[in-house]
Amino acid sequence: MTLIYIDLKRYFSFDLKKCMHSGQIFGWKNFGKKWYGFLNKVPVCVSQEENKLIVVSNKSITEDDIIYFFNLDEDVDKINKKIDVNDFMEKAIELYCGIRVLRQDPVETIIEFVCAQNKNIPAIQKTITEISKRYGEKAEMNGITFYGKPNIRKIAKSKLSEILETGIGYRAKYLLSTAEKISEDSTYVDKIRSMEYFSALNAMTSGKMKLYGVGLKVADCILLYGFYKLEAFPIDVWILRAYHYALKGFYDENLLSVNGFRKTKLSRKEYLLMGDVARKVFGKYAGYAQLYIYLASRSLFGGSKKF
DNA sequence: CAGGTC
DNA sequence: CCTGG
Repeated sequence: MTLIYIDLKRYFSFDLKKCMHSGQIFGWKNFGKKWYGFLNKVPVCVSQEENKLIVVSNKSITEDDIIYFFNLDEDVDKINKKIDVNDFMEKAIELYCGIRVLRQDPVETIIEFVCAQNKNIPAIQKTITEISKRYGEKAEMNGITFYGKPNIRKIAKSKLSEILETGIGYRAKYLLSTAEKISEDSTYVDKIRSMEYFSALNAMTSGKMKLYGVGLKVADCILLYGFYKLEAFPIDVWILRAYHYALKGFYDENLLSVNGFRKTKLSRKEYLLMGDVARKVFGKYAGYAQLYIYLASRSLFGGSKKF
């Protein structure tokens, strides 16, 4: 049994709950103040007390693993200053300070976000749990059972009808195809990792390395949360709703409206253009800006769904 | 109708 | 389009 206390006073403001509710991670189970999930392939229980991060595990895990996963040593102060470009961003940073872009496993992130498209968060969590239950590993701590580490090869060898039992719906064929493709090419992940952001985005969404079911938005999520490519700026419906606040004055607002109404869908060209605007304004930390905007948008437009 | 994609 | 909150 491993018990690790991390003194958070050594790092810039960190908030576990905000990280776990930031829409970048779906496989973890929350009970009270404790979070159960797999960190670097090891089942752990994580909780936060003011200035302490507490990690418990039955298996071997190091302090460095935890610092790396939660990106505790990231210079967020510098990032916040860079992306604080107007009142909206200032407020969002103030409200959601403590967030980090986590370093999740690339393959697990691919599975997560292929499943996540066009679903609400409770449904995503349910599907991810079912996938891990069937294709991953079971763990138990404090009497809590949880699942993680979905195995891509197991999924690739599975039948479509079996995948459908997870409640994944029409995304089943995407997941199967993507699982097959990544399983066939053992260098796929390393290739994406070694590419710069824009090449990686193009590779995943077009040409020989394209993953079926992975469009621009899902690819951006994978690159940001699974590969830590911070230039990625995933534009989902929440970002779209808040974009004209967060980036007011930095782009031609006519691009985002039709007959006076704001667009709710973007063409490939528009998506790339809006991402480029964000990258121009927020620099290489566009991904961090996206997290703040996402959280602010949900609290502004999400009604009771905010936390 | 939901954090899209074919 | 599947499926479920």
